[in-house]
Amino acid sequence: MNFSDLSERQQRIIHFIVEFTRRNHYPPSIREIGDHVHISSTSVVKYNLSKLESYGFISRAPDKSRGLSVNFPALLASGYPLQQNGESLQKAAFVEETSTPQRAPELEYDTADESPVERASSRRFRVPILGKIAAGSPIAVNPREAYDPEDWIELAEGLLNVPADNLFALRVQGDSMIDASVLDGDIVILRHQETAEDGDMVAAWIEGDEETTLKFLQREGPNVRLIPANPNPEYQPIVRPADKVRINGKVVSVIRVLK
Amino acid sequence: MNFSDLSERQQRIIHFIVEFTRRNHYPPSIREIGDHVHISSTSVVKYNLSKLESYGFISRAPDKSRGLSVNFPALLASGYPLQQNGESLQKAAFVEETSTPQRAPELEYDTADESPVERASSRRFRVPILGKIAAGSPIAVNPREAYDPEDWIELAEGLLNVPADNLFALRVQGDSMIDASVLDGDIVILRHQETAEDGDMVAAWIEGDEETTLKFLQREGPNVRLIPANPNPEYQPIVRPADKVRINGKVVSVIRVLK
DNA sequence: ATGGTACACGAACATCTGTGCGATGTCAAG
DNA sequence: CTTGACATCGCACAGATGTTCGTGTACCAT
Repeated sequence: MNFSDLSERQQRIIHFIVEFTRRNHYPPSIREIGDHVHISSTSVVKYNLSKLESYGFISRAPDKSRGLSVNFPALLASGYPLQQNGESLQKAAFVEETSTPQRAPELEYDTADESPVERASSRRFRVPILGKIAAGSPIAVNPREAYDPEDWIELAEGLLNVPADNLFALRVQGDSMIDASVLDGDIVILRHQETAEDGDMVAAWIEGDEETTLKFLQREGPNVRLIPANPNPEYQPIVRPADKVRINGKVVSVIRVLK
Repeated sequence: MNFSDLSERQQRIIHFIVEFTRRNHYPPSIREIGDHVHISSTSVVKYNLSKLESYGFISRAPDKSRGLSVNFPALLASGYPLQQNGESLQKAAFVEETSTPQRAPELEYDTADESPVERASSRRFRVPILGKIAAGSPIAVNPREAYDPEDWIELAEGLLNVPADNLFALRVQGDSMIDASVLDGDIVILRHQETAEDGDMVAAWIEGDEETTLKFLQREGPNVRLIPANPNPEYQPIVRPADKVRINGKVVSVIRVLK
């Protein structure tokens, strides 16, 4: 399920949940969602939330007020425009440590004019670890794993070779990139971008697949070739038409953990 | 106000809120707090929450269900033992939970999450980057001393496979460990220790040399062999009597930065 | 036309949840 | 001993919230 395939309302709902939670540090209620997405009936909100849950984009705790959370890994894999919220995400994490979390009195929020964005040029930034990524033959990754704000890595911008914006991290599962020193259990830091250059290690989603994998990118005319880094014949390059592959981000750093 | 000055109950309340939120991604209700902190009256919970709010440890959204959030900056500044918030008290909460014949298989406090897997601990620590290795001056391995606060990496302990004590980091210069995927410019995180096991990648100082280098360690009777990971004949293993070699630390993590 | 499916509404309903308030226990100061 | 601040309790109650259910609309294949 692509994020862009969701109905306008559902996209707005997710966006609202993300923003609301970021601002208030607790999730919105069904009626609050309805108000801001212009749905008069709570049952319609519930209807759409159920849909979103069935897609794996959110998780719900039945009968609990505000008992819902966003599943960022699944969202990312579906093409959720993180750049719109990436700023907020990191900013939120940063603010949490830096200033008092203030409650937005009444979140009067208009989808159109959001995130005025100011590149807080702080030298340090946080990279949220949003979930896992398969790096091999389809490993069953629990798509329901929810975003856990407790897991992040904090670095100084100078450590990386790219601007410290739109960064996120994923835990690697599988051995497909073993020759590139990306082992099972490692953490890769990615910069969210829709495009990448040949040779870049990217998180890519292939239409029809249920998950995103880590591969090297190489273009071949109208196609893209996703190349694993493992000599084992079990791992073969995947060639697909460019429009069937979605780049979720480029790996900018690998954190390898020795035993 | 010091965290330790809070009453037992208030400390437990905060612990619970932190843990609950981390697990469920939404804050607990007053009654849920009461249940897990052994307060039968909702008003008492409210009373204590008000206290905590007046101290600035939490924020509340009046009249909103689960409308509360933890103020981490204030907590940390007050000496909140973040490192153990995932352990002791949490465990206590579980004991209560399991021994108290609760009702249906609700999503409750997610006892199912008992699986110690990736939820090991969220304890965070800072790793100072003390200098460079394999190129320059001997390293002053003393993480306790002053270091440039701009240069450090912050991680969650769960990310590593070793206790997060006595850690420090060095920038790598040179290619002596290229086959081990430690490239020029990478950052290695080491755990300060005088000994290591065969096969460990260590920072070693050889008597007579002016610098410390990165090598694989292997014992050979009374000698130790320091093996570089580079096929170039320029790099040769170094064999010395054990008492002429000093281990400065063992590499526990490698952070590779891609271009 | 007929029937099925997806989406939407709104009202009724059942809980969940926060708040208010009086009563009680504790403890140190007066 | 009395007093009063502080911490607890229990409980009633209103408001906040999620869920259910009957109904309506549009679209599409039969």
